[in-house]
Amino acid sequence: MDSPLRNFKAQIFQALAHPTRIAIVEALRDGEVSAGTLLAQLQVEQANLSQHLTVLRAKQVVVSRKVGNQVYYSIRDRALIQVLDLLKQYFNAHLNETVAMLGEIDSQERR
Amino acid sequence: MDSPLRNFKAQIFQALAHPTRIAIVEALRDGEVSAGTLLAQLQVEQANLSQHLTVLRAKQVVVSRKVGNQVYYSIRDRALIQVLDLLKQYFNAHLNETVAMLGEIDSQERR
DNA sequence: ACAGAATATTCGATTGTTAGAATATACGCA
DNA sequence: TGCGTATATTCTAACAATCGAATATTCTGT
Repeated sequence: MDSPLRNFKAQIFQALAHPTRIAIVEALRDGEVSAGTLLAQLQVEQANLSQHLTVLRAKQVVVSRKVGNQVYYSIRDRALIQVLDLLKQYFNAHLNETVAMLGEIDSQERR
Repeated sequence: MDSPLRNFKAQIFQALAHPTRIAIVEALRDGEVSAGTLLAQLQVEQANLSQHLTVLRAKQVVVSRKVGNQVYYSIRDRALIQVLDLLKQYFNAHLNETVAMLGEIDSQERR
């Protein structure tokens, strides 16, 4: 009842289940980018970025390559980009209800 | 720096970030299924299944329809099935390393 | 109106995730 | 060797997710 494939999928989804990590993957869409460049682009603390990168590395969503002082990250498999693109279509297709849903979640957070 | 689309994607990923919920979505692949049937198929407590269904409903991954005493669930948009299929290919493409990764995670859990 | 079936909700304990501050490591250059 | 830069790790506090037990709700049949 507990399939390796299902666990694997859950791991990948969990890896992507944070806006910052999605932003990272999107930033890597067109090829490898150094941690420093990511830091400049995303609005997060250095330690926090590094922690998110650790998650993505652990789940093998990204791959890293060290060049001297810097570490370059890239996406391991473009399939994940396709996944993000699919969700973008999904988002657009259900724009009305989706915005309502995000609003709900947001207003609940504020309580 | 914090885009609604990114938040939306993160929400969807989070909704799918659990093996039981993936099993649910997979069980719904070919059309709607009642909660009771899901309960019979998946090896989980009734309350727990219901909780997972609540998560999937909240994130609008599934949609429910009440018929008398029973509640029928179905997937809101087949795009999510495509996502699961993509990940299956991904899994197969990287089978060796992936199994190693799941093993790692598993053995860490046992400590 | 009542009993039983199907499903959902609430509660409390446990575990996992997140952010930021502080610290550590690794590398390149003088 | 020692300094500065780039990145990672550890720690802690706050918060979110999970599970199972118990309870509640909603419906159907009598």
